[in-house]
Parts: sequence; C-alpha cells; structure tokens
Amino acid sequence: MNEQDFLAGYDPSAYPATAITVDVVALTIREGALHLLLIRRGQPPYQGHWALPGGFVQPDEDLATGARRELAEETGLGGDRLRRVHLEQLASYGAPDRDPRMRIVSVAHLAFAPDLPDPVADSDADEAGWLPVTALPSRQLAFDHARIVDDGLERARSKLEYTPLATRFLGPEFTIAELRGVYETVWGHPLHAGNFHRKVLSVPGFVESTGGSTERGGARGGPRARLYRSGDARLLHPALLRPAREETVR
Amino acid sequence: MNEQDFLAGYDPSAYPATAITVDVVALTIREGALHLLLIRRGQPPYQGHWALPGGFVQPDEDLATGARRELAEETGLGGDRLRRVHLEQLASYGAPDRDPRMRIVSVAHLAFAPDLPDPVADSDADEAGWLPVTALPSRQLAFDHARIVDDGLERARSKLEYTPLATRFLGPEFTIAELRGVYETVWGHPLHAGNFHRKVLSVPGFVESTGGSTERGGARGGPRARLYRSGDARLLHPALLRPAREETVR
DNA sequence: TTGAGAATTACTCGATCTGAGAACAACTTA
DNA sequence: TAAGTTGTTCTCAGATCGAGTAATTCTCAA
Repeated sequence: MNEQDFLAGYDPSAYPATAITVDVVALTIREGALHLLLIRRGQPPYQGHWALPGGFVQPDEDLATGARRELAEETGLGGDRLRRVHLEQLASYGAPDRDPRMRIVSVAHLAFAPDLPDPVADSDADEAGWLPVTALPSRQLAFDHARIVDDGLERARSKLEYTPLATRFLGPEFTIAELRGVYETVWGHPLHAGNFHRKVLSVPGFVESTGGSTERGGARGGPRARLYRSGDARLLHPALLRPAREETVR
Repeated sequence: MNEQDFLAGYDPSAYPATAITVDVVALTIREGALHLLLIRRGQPPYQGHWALPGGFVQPDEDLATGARRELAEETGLGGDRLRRVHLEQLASYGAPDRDPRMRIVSVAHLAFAPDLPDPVADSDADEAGWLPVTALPSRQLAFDHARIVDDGLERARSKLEYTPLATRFLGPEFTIAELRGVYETVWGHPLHAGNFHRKVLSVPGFVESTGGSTERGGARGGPRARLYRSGDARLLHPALLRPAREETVR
C-alpha cells in the first residue's frame, strides 16, 4: 500500500472525539498592579464563573494564530496595538476530566500587553474585564484555570529575569523607573533604584536611548527622566537576579 | 437550561475531528555523546523515515501518563528504571498541515534518562534505536519532528543551567567528573575541571556526599574519585553559567 | 619495577558583578 | 520659598568567576 492509498482509506472518525482549545493568560499593568483578563461565563459549564479567554481552534489556523484571534476578540484590539502584544505558548493541559463536556486539551498561551482599554462585552453578553491578580477569586475560576494562571504568573516572573520582555508592558518609549516599576510589580519586591539603573544600562541590547526626556518630573517631584526604547537583544546576558527566589519549579 | 440538561444535549461530533498525540524527545548519554531515541516508521505516512516515539493519547489518561507509557513501550522499560527517568512537558505543535491524515496536535515531552539498553523492536516491526544527535538525519525526520528535537535540545541545555537535572543522566551515585561530563556533552563545551568542582559543591542542595569512593581510578589514570548522589534542591541558585550562550530564544 | 601521563581536588589571583548606601541635582507640591 | 521626592551617579565591601598552578594518586606501558 502506498502513501496515497493509505490516506484515501483513512477514517478520522474512528478515533475518540477530542477537541483542542486555546486559552490565554493575558497580563497587563494598571495603576501599579498586575491585572489579568478574565471572562465571566454566560453559559454552562461553569456558568457565572470567571474563566480565561479562549475557545476552539479553527480547522485552518495555527495554535498561536488561534490564541491571538481569541485575544483580539475579547479585547476588541486590532492592527498595531495587537501586534505590540507579546504572545508565547505556555503549556498544555489535558487531564481527562478537566472539562465535563468531552475530552478537551487546552493549549494555554501567555500574553504581555501594555495598559489596554477595558474589554467590550462579548456577543454572548459575557462580562469581561481586567482583574488584579492579587485577590483573584481562585476558587471561582472555571475548569483548571487557577492552575493555568499560577503557571503563567511563574513563567512571567521567570521570563523577566532573562529576556527583555518587561518592555512589552510599556509603550514604545519609557523611563528606567517605569521599567523598574514593571519588575517590582511582577516580582512583588521593591528593587534598589541605583543598582537597577546600572544593571539595565550595562546589559547589552536591553534598552537604547532615544535622546529625549520626559516633559515633566515625577508626580511627586524629582527631575525629568531620560527616555529609552527596547533594544535588539532577545536574551539578557547576564540575566537579572530575582530577589528571594522561591523553591518552585514547574 | 441548567448544567445537566446542557451536558445531556451536547454533541461532541459537531466539532471537526482532531486528535491529540504525545511525542517524546528522550535523551541519554552513551559513550560521551548525546543520543536520541528514534523509531523508523513501518507504515505511512512517512514510511521509512525516523520519527519520535509517540502516539495517540488514550481517552482516560493524562498527557504526562501517555508520554510515559509511550516511552515505556518503546524502551521496554518498567518499574524503578522507568521511574528514574525525568519527564516534563516541552511544548505543543499544531500547524494545520503538520500531519497529512487529519488535524493532529502533538504535545511533545522531554525525557532525561541514564544510559538505557537498546530498545526492542516494536509489534509493528518498527526499527528503533538510540541515535547520536550530532549527525542526525534532519531531513529524514518525519512530520515536524526536526523542529521538536531542536526545541528539546535547547530546553535541555537551558535546564542544565538552573536545575540539577543533569544528575538524571547518571546512576544513583556518581562522581563530580561524571557530572561534568554530562554538562560538557549537552553543552558541547569543555569546562574547567577545578571551577566546576568548586561550583557544584558550593551550590546548596545540588549534590551530597555518600562518603564512598570509586573502586578504581580513571581509565587512563588519576586517583579514585569521591561519590555523590543528587541533593534535594529543585533549582540551582546561583545558576551555572553556560559558556558562549547563543542569541536564541524560543 | 619504574617512569610518564592523566585525573581529582585544592588553592591562588585578578577581574567582574552584586548589594547597600550615600550624594547631588532637578523637579514637584504646599 | 521650603520641604520632600526622584533620577542618576558614585563608592565600597563582599561574593563570584575565569584562568592558572600545584600536590597527590592512580593507570598504563616500557
């Protein structure tokens, strides 16, 4: 039997029904706090619970494409704003009983976004919004989404150590203090301003100067700060050190 | 409509047929070279090509369970030997056209194993064996498995930096020189013996002394070496530094 | 039996990096 | 104008790293 004959006689429905979804752990920083995009489900299962934005993968789309589409649908974002969002695959979750409907494997993704507008209500009239990750209603998250969020947060904390992705939470131009704010928010630790400044400028390719400065000083005083944009490094070497790293590994 | 009614009326076959497979990038070290477990496919598609061990996930099993089962089936391993193998999820691959049969999403896993016996031929009479990763027949790997192997190798190199998983390539007791050999093999760089020794013993929880020594010196001379076993740390802090790290990020 | 070579382990030294603190100037609000 | 805040630079002690040296112990081969 050659390969073409084999494919012609192949019957996909002979295999048990499974489905693939993509879910997105979308993070942003609002008013100095880490926020997560959540949807309140309007339909069973888990009706009324908060859940990660996501849905079934279309037959013709890649996993990353599906995740970006779901993110766009929920945030109403498009074009350049959407393109600035960092999106990466997080992990897949496939416990047999994680969804009561059928066997569903979810390929979770992680997104870093600059401060985005509030999402608009979905066609299903689902409520949607950015919720602070502290004081999340863990018990109220649908499916195994609490676990996925935990994994996403740990991945985010870790990625800030050795990649320049912290800049993805900010606009195209930013100050070193704003960048430090991202690290402090995601890591949950205050950082030494002087040492952070020295470190960021000494790592090759992390940031590059725009030559400009802010129009005003800080809200409570201080001089105008110089402006920087993202450099061309994809990895930080040497990496930043996260203080008091916990003993956890996924 | 309550949740039970909803589930009763739910029709899984309404969704397009997709399938989930698990594939395993299983690595081991033989004669100082990194080896990868590969299967030569006995059936279309890609008949005659080398491929990663893997297969469809059973309806009642978890993704990690499926990966371990596939690994056991191909290596003929069981019990304690299998339990010593480190297995972690790598990433999922779901390009729409990656498999000519149907939409198949593969959840790839990564395994670190001590030197294992040669695999026995499968029931499908597929050939199987450990192949050195240098001089892999990249063009001859089935599906997108060359890409998966690349991702797995980079993950392995990276994991050796900040976790004690290098010990998983060795038996329960090992010398510092054997451990250094794992790093040199996976990273592809010779390491400074004295500095490596100092570093391994200074990182808390990496290794602990057994009190014993090897029976003989090295094959070409040298004193007997002290024996160590794996410590209880899950993360190495501070991490080991990989020399000449490339500018790549997944 | 002996000598050459190799490997384990320990030690040294200079360069670099880190954490902590201080200093100064520029800016805010009151 | 005074008081307080912040961006930026500098200093300094301690830790870490890369590279080299050395003592010792063993294997192999002459």
